[in-house]
Amino acid sequence: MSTRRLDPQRRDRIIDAALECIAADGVAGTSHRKVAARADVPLGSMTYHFDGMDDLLVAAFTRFAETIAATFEQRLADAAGTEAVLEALVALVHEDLQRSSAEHVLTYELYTLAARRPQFRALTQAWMQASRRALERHLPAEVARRVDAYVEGAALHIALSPEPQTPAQTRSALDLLVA
Amino acid sequence: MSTRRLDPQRRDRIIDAALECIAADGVAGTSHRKVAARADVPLGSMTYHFDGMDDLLVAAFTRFAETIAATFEQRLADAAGTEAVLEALVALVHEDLQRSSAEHVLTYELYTLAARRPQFRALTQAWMQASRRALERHLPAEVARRVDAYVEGAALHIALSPEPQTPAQTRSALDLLVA
Amino acid sequence: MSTRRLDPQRRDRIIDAALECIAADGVAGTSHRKVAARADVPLGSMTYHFDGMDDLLVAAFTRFAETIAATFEQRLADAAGTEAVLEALVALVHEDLQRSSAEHVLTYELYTLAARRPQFRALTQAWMQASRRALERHLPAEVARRVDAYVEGAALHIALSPEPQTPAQTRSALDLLVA
Amino acid sequence: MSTRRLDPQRRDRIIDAALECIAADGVAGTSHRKVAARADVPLGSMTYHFDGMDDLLVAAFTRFAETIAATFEQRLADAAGTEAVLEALVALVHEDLQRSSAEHVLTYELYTLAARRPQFRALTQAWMQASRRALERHLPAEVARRVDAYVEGAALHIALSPEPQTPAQTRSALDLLVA
DNA sequence: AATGAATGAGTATTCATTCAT
DNA sequence: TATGAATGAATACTCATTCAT
Repeated sequence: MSTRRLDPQRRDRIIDAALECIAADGVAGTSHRKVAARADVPLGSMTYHFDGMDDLLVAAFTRFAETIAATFEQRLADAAGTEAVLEALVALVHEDLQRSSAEHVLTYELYTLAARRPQFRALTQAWMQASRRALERHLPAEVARRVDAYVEGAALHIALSPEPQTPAQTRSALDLLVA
Repeated sequence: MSTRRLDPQRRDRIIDAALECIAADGVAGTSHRKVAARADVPLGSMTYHFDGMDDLLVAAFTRFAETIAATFEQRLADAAGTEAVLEALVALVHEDLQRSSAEHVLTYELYTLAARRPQFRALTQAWMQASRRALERHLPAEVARRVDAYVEGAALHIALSPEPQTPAQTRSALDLLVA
Repeated sequence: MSTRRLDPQRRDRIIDAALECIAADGVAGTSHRKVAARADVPLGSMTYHFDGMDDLLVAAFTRFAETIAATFEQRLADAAGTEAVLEALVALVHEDLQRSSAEHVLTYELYTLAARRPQFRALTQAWMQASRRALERHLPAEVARRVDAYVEGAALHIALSPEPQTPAQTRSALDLLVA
Repeated sequence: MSTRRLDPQRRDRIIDAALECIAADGVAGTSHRKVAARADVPLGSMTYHFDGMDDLLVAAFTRFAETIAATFEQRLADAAGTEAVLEALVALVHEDLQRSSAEHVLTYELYTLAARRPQFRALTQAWMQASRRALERHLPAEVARRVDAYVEGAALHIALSPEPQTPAQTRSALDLLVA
């Protein structure tokens, strides 16, 4: 009924709704219809604001990657000294995971996309570079690289393992890697 | 009349075709029709041999996980001594990756599925346990756990990074972790 | 409600419905939905029986061309002697036109398609060859060719002209061309 | 502020773009969006300058018909004597055809439209009258009529036939018709 | 035991048109 | 005067699944 003629935040709302939808149903389960319903916009708005599903996915994962990267950098920025950095990393790995499964789901969805399609690989590469750059502000490049890889693998195993490792175990591994 | 009364490998062929299809088009892009066409079986065979798409996916990823786990164990089984184990791990991470992208794609597809659906998480958990058990035959449990996580993360970064790490860098990290 | 499981004439009915639809609304105005409704088949039947819109159009115009060609040949087959042939041609041009506008419409739709798309040009070419072959059974090849062209143009002008030519005028022109 | 207050040729540019679009994609494949993009005008301009798609099509085909009619008349105007007229006609039929397929396509698109919709039939009728009037300036009315029909059919057959007639054959037919 | 015909629900996408600015 | 944001209706097409044979 209401003929909302101007709605400048509409694009943003659609992106947020898309992320919620991907987290809930996966990329495969995400459709224009579902996102439109969640964002409370008419179906026609979807292809007006985005050139197609791919365009929307890129926009959504770009925002997601930026959000995660910002969190990552924020945690590290607050850390002064190697000891603080290591604690920040442990917190990052173990608290991110406990916060919600949405972020893990989104991360794997993105990796899956990136594994097949170069368009999305650019996104993951930017993301990975960002996290390594953040680590390099506190650690030598060589060290940053192996820590980065370990953090990635540890997060994955904690998420999917039936008997996940403890923060102390994570810390021990990090201690060895920064040596 | 009927051209082929018995075709005992049909189920197997369907599973193989499903894996090829998932590698090529993703879980989302895999359909009964495509798999049937690739396996050269009639469409009706699909729902005769499998209760539905999920049933087929479970069968396919089970086979995939078993194949990968076997490779993993085989490589480690041949290794005698820590030195040999470390070399085997480096080879595993860097050679698996260069062999084909199909395996990465399948791996992430499975992780994505597992992240959302418990039915598939059982699969990844069995897989992860298998690889850790294999490592534990050569390394203390604590060490095996952190090495396992690092291997996972390193493999991911090599696959998706624009400037992937070298085997030597992987080896250095492993050296630290087994200390 | 009725779960009609087997309906062997269904494909035929769809083709007929498609021709009716094209005659009524043009190729542009023809959709799976409209044809399905006219043929009284579910929408899903359309893409089950035909690979897509193009496949359906080819099937429909093939039938149309065959029908017209058969009419053409029938009329000429009954004619014995040049006099009878000329009368048959006059009748063909002027009576076809008065019968219904559907055939003209279908003819131009097909020509339009053929002008742009080779797939349909094969159809018009087969059609044109058939009509010339039919003429060549009564007239020398050279004569058949020019008569064929004139018949085509006369039919068009009668259909679209505000002051169409009379059968007598058509006959005069044909008399000159067979000289 | 506004970059371009006055753009008097805009309507013209839209019409030209529409003709290009129809030649490329057909009437069915022509949309406001595509034409606007091709003419480099904003989408809103389309319905501002034209009352709707039909209005635009009429404008476009009117221009097309005028252009063709002008060519037709020009060729004939230059001809002095029956011999010159016949040569002009042969040139018209065979050279127009080889110049570009765009004109054929547009012609059949227009015929198709005219076959169904009176609004466009007025256009083809004006066009046909123009060509007959032009012929009548050199030939008796009766002769002009049959020549006109033959030219139409010959042009069509040359465009669509796999073994089109030669200029000499066209000339022979015309010789007979003007007798 | 095996399958091809069938279908309703769902998909992304295109579009002419409206209208507040 | 001119336009970009917006939208509901329509499009072709894909699909997992059912079931009579």
